[in-house]
Amino acid sequence: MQAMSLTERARREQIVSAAIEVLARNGHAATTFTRIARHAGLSSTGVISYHFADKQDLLAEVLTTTARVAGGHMGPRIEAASGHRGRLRARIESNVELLAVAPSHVRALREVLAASASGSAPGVEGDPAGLVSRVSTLEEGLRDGQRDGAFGAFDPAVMALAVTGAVDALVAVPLADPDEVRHRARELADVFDRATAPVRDPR
Amino acid sequence: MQAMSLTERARREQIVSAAIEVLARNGHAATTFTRIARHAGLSSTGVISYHFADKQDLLAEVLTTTARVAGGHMGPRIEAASGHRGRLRARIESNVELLAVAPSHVRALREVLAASASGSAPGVEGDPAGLVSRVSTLEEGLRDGQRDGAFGAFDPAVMALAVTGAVDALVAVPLADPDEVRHRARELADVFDRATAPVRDPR
Amino acid sequence: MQAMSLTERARREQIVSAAIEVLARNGHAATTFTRIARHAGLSSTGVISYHFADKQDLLAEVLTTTARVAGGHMGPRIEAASGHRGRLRARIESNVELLAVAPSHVRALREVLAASASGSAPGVEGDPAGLVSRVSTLEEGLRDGQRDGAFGAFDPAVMALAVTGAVDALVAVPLADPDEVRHRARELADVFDRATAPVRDPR
Amino acid sequence: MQAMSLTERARREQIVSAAIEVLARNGHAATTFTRIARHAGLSSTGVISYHFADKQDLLAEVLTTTARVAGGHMGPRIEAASGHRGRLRARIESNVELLAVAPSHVRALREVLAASASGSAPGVEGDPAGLVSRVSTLEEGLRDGQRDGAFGAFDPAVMALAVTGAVDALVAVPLADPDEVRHRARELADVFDRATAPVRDPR
DNA sequence: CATGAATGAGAATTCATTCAT
DNA sequence: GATGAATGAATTCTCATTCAT
Repeated sequence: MQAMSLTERARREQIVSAAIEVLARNGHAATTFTRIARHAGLSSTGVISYHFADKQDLLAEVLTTTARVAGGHMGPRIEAASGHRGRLRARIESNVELLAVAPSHVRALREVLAASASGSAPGVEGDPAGLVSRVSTLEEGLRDGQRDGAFGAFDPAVMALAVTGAVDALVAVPLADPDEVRHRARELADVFDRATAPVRDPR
Repeated sequence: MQAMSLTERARREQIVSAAIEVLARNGHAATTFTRIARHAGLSSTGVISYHFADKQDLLAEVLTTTARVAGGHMGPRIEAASGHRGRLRARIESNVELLAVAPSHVRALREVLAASASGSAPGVEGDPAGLVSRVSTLEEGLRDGQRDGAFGAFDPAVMALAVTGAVDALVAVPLADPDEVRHRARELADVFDRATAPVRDPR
Repeated sequence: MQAMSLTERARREQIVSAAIEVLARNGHAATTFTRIARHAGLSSTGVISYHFADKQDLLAEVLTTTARVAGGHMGPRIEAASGHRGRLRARIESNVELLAVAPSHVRALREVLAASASGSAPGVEGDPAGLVSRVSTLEEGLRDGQRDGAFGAFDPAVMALAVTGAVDALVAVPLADPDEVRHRARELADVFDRATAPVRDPR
Repeated sequence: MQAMSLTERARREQIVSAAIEVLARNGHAATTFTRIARHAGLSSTGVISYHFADKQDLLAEVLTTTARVAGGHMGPRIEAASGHRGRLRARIESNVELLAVAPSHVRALREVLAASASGSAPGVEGDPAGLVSRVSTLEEGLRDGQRDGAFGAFDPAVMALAVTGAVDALVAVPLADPDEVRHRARELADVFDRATAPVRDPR
């Protein structure tokens, strides 16, 4: 594999950045090369095609980038948490709070994944950022917690989907006020804290 | 206003039916008149334009139809349930179980609403089926339940979004086995039953 | 040739009437069967096609009708006038005044003739109403007047075109006030009265 | 705003040129992208859409171009003339003579303006070439001339419409022979010279 | 006689992609 | 390396006309 030149890398980042912006504002279906180029201040769509093999290729990099940003925020928060319950709470809270930190990234990510799932976009092959599989990662974590007695009895597959879906739903609503975002993050974490609690009546 | 002839109504239903099928299989962005016509066994897209003023018009009828089907399944189930908790459970279970009863309708509905929300598709004006507002309906129900002491303390707006998002996430995964669908429906209802439970009586 | 039934004739008139209205309001290019049908309160365009062989056929009848109306107004006025100059004045004045009497007919006529001349509409074959030839009729009248010494020296072909064009230009401007219409009619007649006057300095 | 490249400008001119040709020959309603492309020797209508935002955009440039050509011919002629009467004559003659100089431009201009006026075509917004307003310009000139005693008494609004309409009518008739065109130009100027003459001195 | 339903050609426009320079 | 110019397939929609009933 050939290393990428500096200018090459800069251009790609510029384009990816514009694509994220457009995805967040206009949605996947309205994210065209023309609009991305205009947003990036480029004069033609040819530039994009020159730097990316495909639209799919561009979207894949959008996915990688947004995932990296998300990971940079969520990862440390999760690792700093202690215990299975703490980690679940940290995951949910930090995910929702992303909406205040990097709203465009969150919405762009949502758009790409949603389109990819719907099949309308050929989507992104091979789950390049490991993000499509965030459900299964979560599921595994829940299963581990159950084994250790930190969680009660429930179907981890269902719970993982529920958590993911609930986060996505909250994140889909644009919110300006960071305080409100933090409040919702905590609330949602509470919801699943109760839902995953071990049996409460040990009598 | 003129009543609709029998053949007219039949053709419209045939087209809406095909549109639902295509939406479910290929997603909103890939749902073109050409594909719908081919699926319905029509020779040209002109037939569709003859019966529907607009693509939006067609999608609106898709929404009405899928909403009617969903309502026909969920409505009686919810009404038959007793108590706030029972009704919440009934709503969640019957919604998820729709996946076994009318999978295409559920996915088509999801696609249209998602596209409409993303703003990419002008979608459907005015929430014709009252479905876009299912979140607020749910929120109201939760608030009522809290007032009556059936539910614990939580932000009803957040909970409504969580429930809706979780259901959508489960429904997005295609499932063949009806037993598995029923299992998941019950599981998800359990999740939110625990999450909304009134404060545990520490007796 | 087969005589036309009463209802047949009534239907045709109804359709022609609607066509005139639409032509006057929306212009030739926007005059479609659909719009005509809607305006006439008909449920389908098929009715129009049933009664008229062609769009051309319909427009030809529009031409005949509007020409009949115009003739009914202008004919008597011209015949009542005396002398070549009087007849020219009567022709111009009565033509412009039509705008106050039957504005839709005048504008419809203009639209059809303009489109027909432009070649965009296959137009009307054979000058069915003798109206396309109004220029040559006028030209002949001018030539006669010159022979009798009523008019001065000018190229009658040019003058005929000038009169026709000038009238059309005045008639193209919608005017509500009948007094203003009458004023303009007289003014325009004056214009061509002076322009066609015999040499004025007989010294 | 970005300057236009050489090839860009050339292509646009080629397309505008073809559009003018088609407008002149087939009229506004029959002026489609397909026909223009075929006439310009282009393989697809996409080229046109690439260079012009809109059909309206293309027609606006047609207007600008034809207006420039017309202005280039008429402007110097009018400025070179002396006195109000001289200028009116120069305006009429040079306008009619355009038919010999640039027949396609004249007819194309007529078509676009006619369609725009009829309202059928959205036509061109804002009178970009100042041409729609040629009537009011003329009217003003006439009014000035009356004030200076160069013209007799008449309604300048009516006269301006008459002149414009008469010129248009002459110009609508295709004429091959340049001598005949010149003759008609002079004749029409004579017509309005007499029509606008100050009251005859009855000495 | 009449009509509602269909047809199919053709319209403008958009889009991702390619390619000569 | 990079870009502006083109391409051509695809999309929604409109229209005059036809035809079975």
